Amino acid sequence: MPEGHTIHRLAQDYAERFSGRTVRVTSPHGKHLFLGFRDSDWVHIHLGLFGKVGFGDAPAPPPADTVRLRLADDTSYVDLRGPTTCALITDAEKRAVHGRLGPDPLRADADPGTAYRRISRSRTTIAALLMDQKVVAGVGNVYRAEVLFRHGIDPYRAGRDITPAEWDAVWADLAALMREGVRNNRIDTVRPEHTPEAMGRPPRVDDHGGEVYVYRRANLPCHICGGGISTADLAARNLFWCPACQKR
DNA sequence: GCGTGATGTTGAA
DNA sequence: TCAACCTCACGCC
Repeated sequence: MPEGHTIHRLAQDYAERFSGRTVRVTSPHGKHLFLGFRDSDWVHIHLGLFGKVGFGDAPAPPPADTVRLRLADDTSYVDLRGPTTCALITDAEKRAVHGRLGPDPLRADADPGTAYRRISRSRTTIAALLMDQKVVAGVGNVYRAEVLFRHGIDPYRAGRDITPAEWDAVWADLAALMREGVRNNRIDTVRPEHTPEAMGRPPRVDDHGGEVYVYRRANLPCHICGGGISTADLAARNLFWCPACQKR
């Protein structure tokens, strides 16, 4: 569920129900959500791998025992379950969180050059760098796999072998894909000409919710070249790529 | 009912 | 590099 687009979408959904009422919602950055109370107190939420947010209309049912935080007013409620972080923090603590995050493709003030300066100096793989929130904030396992496929980049290529032109294209693509993710509340990365309908293929079976090229498609035929999609463990996460389409 | 895995991060070894 | 943490849906008995 939660990559950066989910958090930006949640910020919109919280605001729609509660802004100007009981709570205000601002400033998602990457995968961190901050609920603001009178400009100086914040509830810092990070969903981690399992966290979920569920909205509902009043009257709210009695909270199940796994609900960690409920906000409610006379028309709406929202329940938080399974977060990695749910803490009341100060403005200074909030600034510290922003300070340790890289630029977020979903924020208008983000500078992709900040990320490229790190990437271009690193011997680490581009796959690992894209998942490092200090380098880029908001990208997770799905967008990582998909954006590398869309740009024909082998996930094991070192950061310092990524050209400025490649990074500009990857960044612009992330911004566009994630913006669409916020709008639709799901991850779709397949270009119109490669959709199942366009290709005369059977529709997607995977249950993660979107139309993708490689994520969780191990051993299935590549939508473009027909070769088998590969999978491997990289830093304890599942990596997916097409060895024929993605070059070093 | 039980085992498994998942779109994430931290901190110890 | 690895365990720990948090939840829940799914497959298989």
